[in-house]
Amino acid sequence: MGGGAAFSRSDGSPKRRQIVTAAERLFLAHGYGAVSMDAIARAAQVSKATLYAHFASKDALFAGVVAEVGSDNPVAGDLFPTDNPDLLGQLRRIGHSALHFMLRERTLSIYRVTMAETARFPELGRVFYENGPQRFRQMFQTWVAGQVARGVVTAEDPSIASDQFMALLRCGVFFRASLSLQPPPTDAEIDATVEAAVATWLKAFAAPAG
Amino acid sequence: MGGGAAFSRSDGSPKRRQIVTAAERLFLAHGYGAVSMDAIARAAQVSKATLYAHFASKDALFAGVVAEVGSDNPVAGDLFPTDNPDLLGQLRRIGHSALHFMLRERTLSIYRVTMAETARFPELGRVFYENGPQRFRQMFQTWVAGQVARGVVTAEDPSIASDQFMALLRCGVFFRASLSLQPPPTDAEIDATVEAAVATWLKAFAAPAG
DNA sequence: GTCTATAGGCCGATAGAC
DNA sequence: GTCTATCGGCCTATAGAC
Repeated sequence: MGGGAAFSRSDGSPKRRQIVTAAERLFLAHGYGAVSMDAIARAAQVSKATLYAHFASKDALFAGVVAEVGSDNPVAGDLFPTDNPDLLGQLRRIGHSALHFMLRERTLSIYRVTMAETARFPELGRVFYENGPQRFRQMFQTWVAGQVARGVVTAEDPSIASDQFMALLRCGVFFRASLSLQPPPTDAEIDATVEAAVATWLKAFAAPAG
Repeated sequence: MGGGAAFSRSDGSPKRRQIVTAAERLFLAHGYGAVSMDAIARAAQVSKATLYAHFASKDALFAGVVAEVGSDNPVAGDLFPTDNPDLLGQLRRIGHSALHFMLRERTLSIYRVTMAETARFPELGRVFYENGPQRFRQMFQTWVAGQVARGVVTAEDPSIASDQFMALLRCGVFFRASLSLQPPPTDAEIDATVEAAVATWLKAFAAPAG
């Protein structure tokens, strides 16, 4: 909130910023239907009329929050190193970063709200997928293609290899966390999941040593 | 969400049946928050007072629907054959049945509503998991143990092998369908997903020939 | 732009007759 | 048990002053 180089995504209005911030927190915590415009106005410390001066309706505010959330994506390309020749080490690092990101409470909340509201807002699923999983998927496919070119990976279809690696990461811990079955997945559980995913993926796609 | 896992399914009252059926359809289609008690009463062709004579509150009705939905689980033990010695064939059959079930619109709706309301009803995720994925998981673990005993599968931890097979099935098609990104997954897509899952799983867990 | 105050409607839940 | 009719409250959205 200080003078950092923040995204001036919407516009310079501080009230608008307050509204979006508060709305994001409440929508992600409780879902669209359970949050009232009164509650958002109260949390943002503005009046309801001000709120409606910036957003024409509750739907429009929700759409604004979704756009804001989608633009903030920390999974960057530097997740994929090209200098390190160690295949196992690279895969471990990628898997660890990806799973940690997927298990963040914020990420899980976005996932839950998206699935909850795809009926009311059909566009929502697409926005989420393209800003999240799809972006990672494409970067991972590029990485796989690089490893194939190096001769250390054999994958007929890089998109399947990519989908399967992400699926292996989502197995167990993430699936249960998304259902709120285990609030804090321990580091040991995360490590074990990544290790198992990497092991299985390598058995399927590592090129035969020779 | 009061009351334990009651078993009063075949309640003789036809009105109660009408109510639960209508409520299930509406809750699964639109989510908890978007469905009013008026709408349920209208769809069930009873008065709102009758509705409240059978269920003390909207929450209680939702809980009743969840219990009803959870008790209707078609993934039976006969999914896992023991007479067929063909490992590949067995795995294909299991994967096909499981993925088809997961892709049914009803199954996807239950999954969406569950994820949507875990904040409001903390019990919900557990009920869903135990009646659905957990049941399949245990059956698959038993099947894996049998294959290990036969010497055709090598798995240090059957629970990981089981989680990973389910995750490989959920990869791609199911993940996108759960976000309503592709309304009708074609049979070809399903076949390809199963085939890829089986292939990867066997490379990781099939015992070395000889 | 921002506020206070309120309109107008729908919601969950109930009263009372039968 | 089932109905009609209704209550009190909270909801989204707006009017009007400044």
